Amino acid sequence: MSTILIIEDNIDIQENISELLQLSGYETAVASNGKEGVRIALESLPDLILCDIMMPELDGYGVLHILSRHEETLRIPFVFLTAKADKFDVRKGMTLGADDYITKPFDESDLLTAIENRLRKSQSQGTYQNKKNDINALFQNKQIKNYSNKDIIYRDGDTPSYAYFLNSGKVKIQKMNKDGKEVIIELCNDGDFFGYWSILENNNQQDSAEAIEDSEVWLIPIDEFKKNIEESPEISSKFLKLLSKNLLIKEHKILEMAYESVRKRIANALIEMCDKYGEENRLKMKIPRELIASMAGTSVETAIRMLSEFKKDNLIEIHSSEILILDYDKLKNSPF
Amino acid sequence: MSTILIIEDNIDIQENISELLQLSGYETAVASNGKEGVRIALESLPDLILCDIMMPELDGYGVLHILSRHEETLRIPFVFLTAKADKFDVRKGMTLGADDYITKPFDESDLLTAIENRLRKSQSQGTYQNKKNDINALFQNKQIKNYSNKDIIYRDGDTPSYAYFLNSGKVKIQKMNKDGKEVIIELCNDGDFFGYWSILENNNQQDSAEAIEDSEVWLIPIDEFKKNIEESPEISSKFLKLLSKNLLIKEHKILEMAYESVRKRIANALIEMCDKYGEENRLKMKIPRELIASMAGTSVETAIRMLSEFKKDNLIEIHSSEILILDYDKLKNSPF
DNA sequence: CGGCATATTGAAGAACATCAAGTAAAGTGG
DNA sequence: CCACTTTACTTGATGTTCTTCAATATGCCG
Repeated sequence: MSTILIIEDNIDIQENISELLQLSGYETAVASNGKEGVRIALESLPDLILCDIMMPELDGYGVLHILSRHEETLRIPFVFLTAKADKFDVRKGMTLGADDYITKPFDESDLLTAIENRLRKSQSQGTYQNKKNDINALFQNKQIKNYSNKDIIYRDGDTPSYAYFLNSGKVKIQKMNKDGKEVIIELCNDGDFFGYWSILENNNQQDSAEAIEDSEVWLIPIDEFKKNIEESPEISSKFLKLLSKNLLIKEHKILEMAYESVRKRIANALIEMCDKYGEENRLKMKIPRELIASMAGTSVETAIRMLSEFKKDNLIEIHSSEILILDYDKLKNSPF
Repeated sequence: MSTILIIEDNIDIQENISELLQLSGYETAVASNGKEGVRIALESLPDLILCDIMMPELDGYGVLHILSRHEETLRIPFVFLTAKADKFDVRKGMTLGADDYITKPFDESDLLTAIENRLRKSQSQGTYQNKKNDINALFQNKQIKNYSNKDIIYRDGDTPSYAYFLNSGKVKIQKMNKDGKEVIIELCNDGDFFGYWSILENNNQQDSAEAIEDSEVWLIPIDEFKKNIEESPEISSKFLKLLSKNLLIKEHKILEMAYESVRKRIANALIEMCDKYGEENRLKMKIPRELIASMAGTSVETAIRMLSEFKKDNLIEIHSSEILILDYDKLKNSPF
């Protein structure tokens, strides 16, 4: 019989899940906060852990981080419970080594099948699985650095000394041409790695990174990074995936820049920001016009003109400097 | 004392090198063609092999390929001698596992230091080095396929079944938007891998590949490719490098598309083709105008107009459909 | 040599960038 | 907290760049 540890600060949800699992034939243990969760996990070594992300004292990420540093708990399947359908929390969780996630409110059968799947997987893998360990190994000698809005993390031309992992906040990667015009190459969110490209190519930085809100960045010394890439197939395979994904996105962007109208490019920029930073197709944030302009590769004035057009067409609303997307689908798909 | 095998069909050069090396205290063996070279290499197991690329019967690539399939000769440092300063032959050679190359005519001291370096490296590496084997392992179950101009190798949206290596010829990678306008994402030359991006991302092809002249392509079955990537650090590290290099190029292209004038973009397209396919800053080939246009992300008419401007400015010459670059530097650097 | 693909030139107009000028918002120092 | 400065945003007018449509020219292949 498998034991499942539930770490969740909301007592109602905690009891609800516990009951459900007991009815399904699992043994359960419960903890109401992160610290307690870690303690119980280390004591009782459950077969699977369900853990809320948002908790006082020690949050879900913290729990995962601590447990993945202990040999005994390293291989226990770890499933996040997350209240919002926030893609980015999820991505960060997966990066840190979570095995799955379930969004609340959840369907009972979804929860049960997710748990069964994870348990089955972990049993069939036997002692082989050490993914958590590997990814976390990257962070073993990390330095943590905080940046606020407009702080520059690295510059085009710098000799790279770190690979970067964005633990929280938002960062833009950009590139400037000779006339001083800038284009946003990529927007980073929490859970993203960045600035490692030139390391792998043994080159200077070819772009610069700047925080666009308060951000906590983990700095991985370049030697450490290279060593881990070389020694761990898990890590190198992860970065192969990241790079190729990134490459396909860039290809798409080249096509867009080459032939799409400014109107379309601005629309795409809004959609991209919404996908990255918004919630449920609603982007509700303060966005400098210059950011939008350089995502679309156009001038600030033109960007503003397009925004007014969208406003007139009832696709967006503008409240002082906050932009609210009203019709995500129409904005995304209209052929212009 | 180290023995060096010289494989070179030109007797003058052969004797010249042999003498030089003997004076420097090496023992030498010579072969006047590829087949003889392989035979002698396998018999006498030299400490280093110098090998011409262009030879009758069996060329340098063939020699390298055969020797890297034998356990005994696998780790012998292999240095190419190449007559033309052709970067692409070199790239292909390195991909296949050559350790260095020297262009003829060469400076004596260059040759000697290159040899010394290689010998030193190979001694310090001991039994560890098996790079040649690893890269060649990729090709163990390859299929060879020939394409002629305008043949499509794979299409956007296809489920990938192979990774591709261009052994000879030229291939363009392109992407089309909804209006049917095409942009060239990349030009491939012999020695290039392509079409592996989506494999690593477990995705459908996001671009299409088309031969632009008669080409011999090596097809690596997708499972084979994945297996090799997972199992060989050498290979995965090679592809990490390729991908990140590629990524940086794409970033640059995004910036170019966003802000450079058409004139500049056409100039860059010519420069890129010259770097890839030309010789000594001279591009002398039949180039369809449409290719130039879609490299620069513009219409054929505009591309032609720019070519006429360049002709008027004495930067290029146009002979029927062949384009000859007269002033490489000016074309590359003029700020427009 | 005719027919089809490719290349070239012209003219008109759409799409954008730039310059200029004004308004709103956000810091800043007393 | 208010005047003041600075920064960000917005709109208009103008001109350039590039696309598009159309017509003609050239090369290419059987």
